[in-house]
Amino acid sequence: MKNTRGEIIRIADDLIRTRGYNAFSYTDISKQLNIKNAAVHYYFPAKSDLGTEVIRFRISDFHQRVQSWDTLPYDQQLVNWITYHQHKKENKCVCILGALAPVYDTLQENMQTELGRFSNIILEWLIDILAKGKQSGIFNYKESPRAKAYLVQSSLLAALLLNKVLDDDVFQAIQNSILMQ
Amino acid sequence: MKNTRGEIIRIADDLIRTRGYNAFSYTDISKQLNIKNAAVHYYFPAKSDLGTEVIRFRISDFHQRVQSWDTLPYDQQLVNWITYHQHKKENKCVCILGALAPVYDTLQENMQTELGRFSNIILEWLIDILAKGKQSGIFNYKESPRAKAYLVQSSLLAALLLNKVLDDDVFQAIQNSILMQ
DNA sequence: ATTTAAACTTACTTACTAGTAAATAAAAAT
DNA sequence: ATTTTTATTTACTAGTAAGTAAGTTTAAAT
Repeated sequence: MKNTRGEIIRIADDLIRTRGYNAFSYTDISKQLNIKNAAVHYYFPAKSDLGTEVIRFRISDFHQRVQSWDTLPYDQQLVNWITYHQHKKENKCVCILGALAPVYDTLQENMQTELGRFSNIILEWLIDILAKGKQSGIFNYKESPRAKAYLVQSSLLAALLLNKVLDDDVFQAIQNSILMQ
Repeated sequence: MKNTRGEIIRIADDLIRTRGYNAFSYTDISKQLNIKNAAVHYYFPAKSDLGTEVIRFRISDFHQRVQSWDTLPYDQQLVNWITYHQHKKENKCVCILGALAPVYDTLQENMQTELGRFSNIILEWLIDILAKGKQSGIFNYKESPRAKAYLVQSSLLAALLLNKVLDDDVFQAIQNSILMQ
């Protein structure tokens, strides 16, 4: 019992995050699955349908992930979020937001909308744990929770990007800065 | 007396930063200049030749820019660097590093090399003014100058990316965080 | 004035891309 | 067993991409 649809999404997700949305084709996917490119169109008629579904996959993966952390202390949840990005760093791949944001203007409206949704979902979650953690005294940053959330997410996103270009361990340094206070 | 070569670089730079490297073609450029696409190939036989030249253009622009600041106090130089990114934000475009890093693996070796060079040039400059500014007591951040430089550059780069996706003013919040301490 | 070089255009080629229509195979439902 | 639905292939189309070879115009040098 195979799950071609799921596999297509998984491969597309990987291609988008390693090579970018405008640098992969349906043939790249079909070759990996030993099917014909028309079979990919059967599941996702247009490339933007596939792109949209990849983002939705990332959204539901995110929900599942943070839900499994919701009994942990706020600082541990933040550490987990950082560690999750570190795994990506080790594979030299970026998050879907870092991959798609630069080509935002070339994306179909449905993909743009879904990407905006995803960014908001991540940031609202971050703001929430940063605010609660500050109230409970675990965090003692100076900015507003929202500003801190922007800083954290920006740093993580860009650390993965710089990691591709530079030899240095940008990620380690940024991780320390985020957690320092 | 026209400067077709220079115009091509200028337009390519703009297209890369607004739409991405893999989403523009020589025809996009030739149309804007009312010439044929083969004329663009005359100056830059391969797309990667043009890409490389765009990065070199950005490197020399950077050198010129920071050189014109080098008598200013270190904190003012940092503010100028932030303000320079803010102009990009207003045009909803990203820096060349933010545009190319996600598709790094799809780039020709000459572009990869030049992009690595540019990243190092920026970071070395940032590390320098952050270190000197700390010594002279203008800055009082806790991390190493290198770690702080990574944080600053990451934040600026990603703020421009998030600015495309979100309606909120990510840039303003991040700017405050960077300068806060 | 004529040669030479630079800056193009014309006219292609090859390769790939997204996407579709129609036929076929496999699986599930009746 | 046969119909129906799902999954897939075959065989395309139309469009665009990068890149090239050969010719033409324009400008500069001699």
